[in-house]
Amino acid sequence: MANTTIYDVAGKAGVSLATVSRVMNNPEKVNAETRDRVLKVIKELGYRPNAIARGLASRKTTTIGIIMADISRASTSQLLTGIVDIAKKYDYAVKIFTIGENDDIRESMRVIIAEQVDGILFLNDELVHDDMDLVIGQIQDAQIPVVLCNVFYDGTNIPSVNIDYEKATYEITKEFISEGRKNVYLVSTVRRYSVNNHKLIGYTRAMEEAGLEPMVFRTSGDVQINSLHFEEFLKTKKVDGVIAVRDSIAVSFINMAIKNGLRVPEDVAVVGLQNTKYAILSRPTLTCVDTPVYDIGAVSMRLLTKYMKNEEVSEARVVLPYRIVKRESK
Amino acid sequence: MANTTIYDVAGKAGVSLATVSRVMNNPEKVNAETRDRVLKVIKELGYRPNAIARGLASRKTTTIGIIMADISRASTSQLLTGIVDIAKKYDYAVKIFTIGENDDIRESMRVIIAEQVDGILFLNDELVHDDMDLVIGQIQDAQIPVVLCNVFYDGTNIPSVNIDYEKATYEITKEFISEGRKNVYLVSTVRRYSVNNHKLIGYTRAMEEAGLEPMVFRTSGDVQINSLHFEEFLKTKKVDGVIAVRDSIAVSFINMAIKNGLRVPEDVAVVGLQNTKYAILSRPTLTCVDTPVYDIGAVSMRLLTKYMKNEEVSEARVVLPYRIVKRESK
DNA sequence: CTGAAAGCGCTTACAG
DNA sequence: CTGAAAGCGCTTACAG
Repeated sequence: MANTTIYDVAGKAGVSLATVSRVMNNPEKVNAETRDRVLKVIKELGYRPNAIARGLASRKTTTIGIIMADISRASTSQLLTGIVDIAKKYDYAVKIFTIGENDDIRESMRVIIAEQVDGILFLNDELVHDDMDLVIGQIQDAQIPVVLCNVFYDGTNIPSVNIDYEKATYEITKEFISEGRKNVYLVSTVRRYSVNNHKLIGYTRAMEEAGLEPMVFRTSGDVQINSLHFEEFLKTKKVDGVIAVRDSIAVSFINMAIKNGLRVPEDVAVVGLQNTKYAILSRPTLTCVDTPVYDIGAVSMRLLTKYMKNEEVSEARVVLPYRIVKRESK
Repeated sequence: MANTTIYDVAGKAGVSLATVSRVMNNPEKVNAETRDRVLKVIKELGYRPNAIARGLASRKTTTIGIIMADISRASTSQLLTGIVDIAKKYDYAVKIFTIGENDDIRESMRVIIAEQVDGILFLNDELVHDDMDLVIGQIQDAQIPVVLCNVFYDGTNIPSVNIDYEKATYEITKEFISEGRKNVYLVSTVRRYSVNNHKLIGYTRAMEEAGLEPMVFRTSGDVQINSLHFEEFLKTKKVDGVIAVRDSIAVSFINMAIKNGLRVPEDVAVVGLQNTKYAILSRPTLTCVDTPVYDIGAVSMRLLTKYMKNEEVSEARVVLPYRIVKRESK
């Protein structure tokens, strides 16, 4: 069965293809009687306009592009879920693109721009500042609306949706300190992410305000690797508090601490900065700063629709609230 | 900066647009000298053909569509990663679509087909048989190549990539039995997935062959909910073995068993049927049947490229090997 | 309110 | 080997 085209509908309804097009795009411009007739044929034939042809003719593809580094991370898939839910609600199709470590950024962006998406959600949190400049520059040259989604970039005033990770980490660090804990570590990743950098800043500020030395331990996101790091770490360092940038890192630390005879939270209290499913599957369960990643995705997508439709935007840089979820590990 | 078009390149290189097009699509058909001149201009201008226009003219969008139920599940994001990695290698763009519980299937499929993808990877494992018939029927009517990816469907001979979950579960169940365990439960989900159904069949066969009564406990995928179920379960049932269709369910069970004073694996041995990151973050670590979901995604995508390019396919239904990963929980 | 026509940016037979 | 022209399936001023 060949796909039915606008010509088939026009023929069967006894009108021109222009009228069929109007029925779909500007129904108020066509006589009610004609409209109903056309609508009936559309239904009968199960007609849906070819999205590619429509995209070429109208210069609107009703498709957005998502640019990310790695799909498999838990936070990314949460972001994705939020984005796709809202995209669907607004009838946008979603194309996904990855920019990996070894990719040529300029070329990758050219590929993406050639895809003619109406807007871009940028989720890649692993680029250095110069690369971000390049990316944003190319997107702006192509005049494509863009929203940064859980990514910090202090260049020009690019729309973004984030959480105040700095404040969140500052606050939770102060909690540790007020409990009298003296050796509170921030456990972060070896790879530098803009988001984790903000966590570092908040942590450092709280420690310094309390006259304590900030102590950062960087490890791998890979559990096999970081558990070995932690084993070594526990042998050599005094620690009574850990704030981990990722929940999986926190859980890995808890497991190793307990294997080494420490009690959690009595000897060492642990907090994760995400609140993913890992937190509930930990034993003891993991106290978290809940950073609502699904919401970041959903709000980003909603914000992007406004830019794509040239609607008024009251706030280009959205900061979503977080909350602390008390469980057993602190 | 307006996007540069094929006309810009043609003008600057002093050739017709047809020649530019040939340089990109059939370079062997153009004189080496001309070709180099055009290539140089393309590079200078950073030209990339408009994917939409190309899609309309050639009837090939070099885009595939992924249809799934829910992005956020760990197995789905692994599948996605495998797919996207290979799609990128073969220069295919990727569009993602979800079909949720409340969506009209026929209409959802029409939307997807209207997007003019060159091929479809079908990941939605939650449809009943009649709905699958509908979906497959529409895809075939539209003559779009499709590969089922971690989904079982026993209709016509649709290409698919799977694991022999039935055999894997059969085998692991026999292991429990040979250890002398008498009360081995299969813990599955309340929602019916084709994949989990195969696990059920394998489990049941092994139990029956050993003259044991198959015992299935169905619970929620939500950890908050299933931990309560497990608490109740442990009060009322005798159990010395658990095979869980998902790792997170296995871990949740382990936690509850230990809280109830049971030793794992001495009193109750536990196995997960995925081998995700949860398995390593569990304490004790979780023994698993490793079902290589990333590979399913990658192989599916590779297979789909063959269909899209009309290449010879030796095996339409691929079954990938699994292996058992021994850890502490059994 | 409706239709004829141009055009979106490409690809691809068809001539030469 | 190269160019002129038709066409992919739509949208959208422009007339009427």
